[in-house]
Amino acid sequence: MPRQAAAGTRTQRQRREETERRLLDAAAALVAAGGSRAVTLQEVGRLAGYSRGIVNHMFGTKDALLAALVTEAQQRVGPPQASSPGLGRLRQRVARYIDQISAGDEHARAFLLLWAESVGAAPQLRAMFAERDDLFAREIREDLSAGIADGGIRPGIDAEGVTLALIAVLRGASLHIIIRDAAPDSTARVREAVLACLQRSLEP
Amino acid sequence: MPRQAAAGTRTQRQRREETERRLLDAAAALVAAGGSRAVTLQEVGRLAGYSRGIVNHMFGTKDALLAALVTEAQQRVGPPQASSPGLGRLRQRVARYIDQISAGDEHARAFLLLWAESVGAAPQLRAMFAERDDLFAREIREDLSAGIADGGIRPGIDAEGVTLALIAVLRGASLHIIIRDAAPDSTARVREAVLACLQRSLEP
DNA sequence: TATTACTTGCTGGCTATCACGCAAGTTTCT
DNA sequence: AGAAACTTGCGTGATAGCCAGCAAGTAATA
Repeated sequence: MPRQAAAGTRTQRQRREETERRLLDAAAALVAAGGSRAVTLQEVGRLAGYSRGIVNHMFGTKDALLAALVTEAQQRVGPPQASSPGLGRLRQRVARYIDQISAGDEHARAFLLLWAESVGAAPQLRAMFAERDDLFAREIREDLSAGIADGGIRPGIDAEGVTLALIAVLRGASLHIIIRDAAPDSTARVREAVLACLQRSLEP
Repeated sequence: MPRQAAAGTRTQRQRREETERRLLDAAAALVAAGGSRAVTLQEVGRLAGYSRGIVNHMFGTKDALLAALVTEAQQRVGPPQASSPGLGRLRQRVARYIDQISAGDEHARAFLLLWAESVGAAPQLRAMFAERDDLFAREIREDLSAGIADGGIRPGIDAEGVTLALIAVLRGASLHIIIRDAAPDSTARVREAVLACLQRSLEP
């Protein structure tokens, strides 16, 4: 058991954790601002308040840093807000997704941008995105199924198709918001349009 | 007026035009396969069947090549299929957009990937994408307006919001198709889901 | 508690790699 | 022959990652 460090100092564990967090934050900010191309060891180190050697020391390689960034962004999503699955929770998901991007969350933006760039990325990263994709789709299908069961959603829908389309619209809208640096009122409009479209598509 | 070249040879104009086309095709293929990061002067030259200096000779800089690629992709979209604006033409647009990506059109894929990467890109490129964006949105709104006028679309919709959402879903779905290398039957399903969603959202 | 041995965090000089683009030279058309 | 298309050699700049060493924290000993 590590002894408590003296006042004004940090334990090795504290140092490491703080460094890791600052590096991930810096990397997220750089990706959000300029894509993965803007992530250089030099810049990450500088923005995090360290030297340019820090990334290699902490993560080994730049790719490992990006992988850690993706992993962290996934875990940040957090538990569902509404307790019970169904149309209500689905609507919450949609609003939350767009609002998070619109609010300027750099980790969420970085995740999305890295996903959009992942065509030429390392297989490891692509696999992580695929996994996240499938999990997201499963969650949405769960809401759809519950909605059909409780009567909030009409039974005739193609759940698989709706799921894919819904994920697509969220990503497309979010990328648009990031790329065009859309104003909050504009993003609110998109959010409402998506919700309205969802409503009419799913209502019995 | 250029004289007819001898058999087996080409006029200078033919040489230049063929070279330009081969370079654009090569660049599109590279972007489609691995994003703009995969586009190096060496690779473009090799894939097009020239030396590594050919891009600088033809376009001056690499950025100019990418700009030309974007310009060309815009012009490739071509005239609308259905003559009269309205819901029918809108549905055609949607189907055509997704089918083009799904069919593996490298220029269309390259355009979309470059758009998705354009966060950190040169202002010139970003402006081109913004312009294309606005034009696309205008075309869709034209269809919506016509549809409302002829009664095919109910008047209560938020045309601006629907337009943005529609563009978003097309881009998100296309990126998904490219990134996950989706099978044709899967893309057909997404296409039908989007069309169905559109139908229910817009029908009177 | 004070000293000493050890571990871990962190730095920055160094090298190898890679890509862009210029400029001079070569081939192909007119 | 002259012009244009195209190639090749070269310089420059950016970046990733290795590694030797310094500094900060931790554990052992007296």
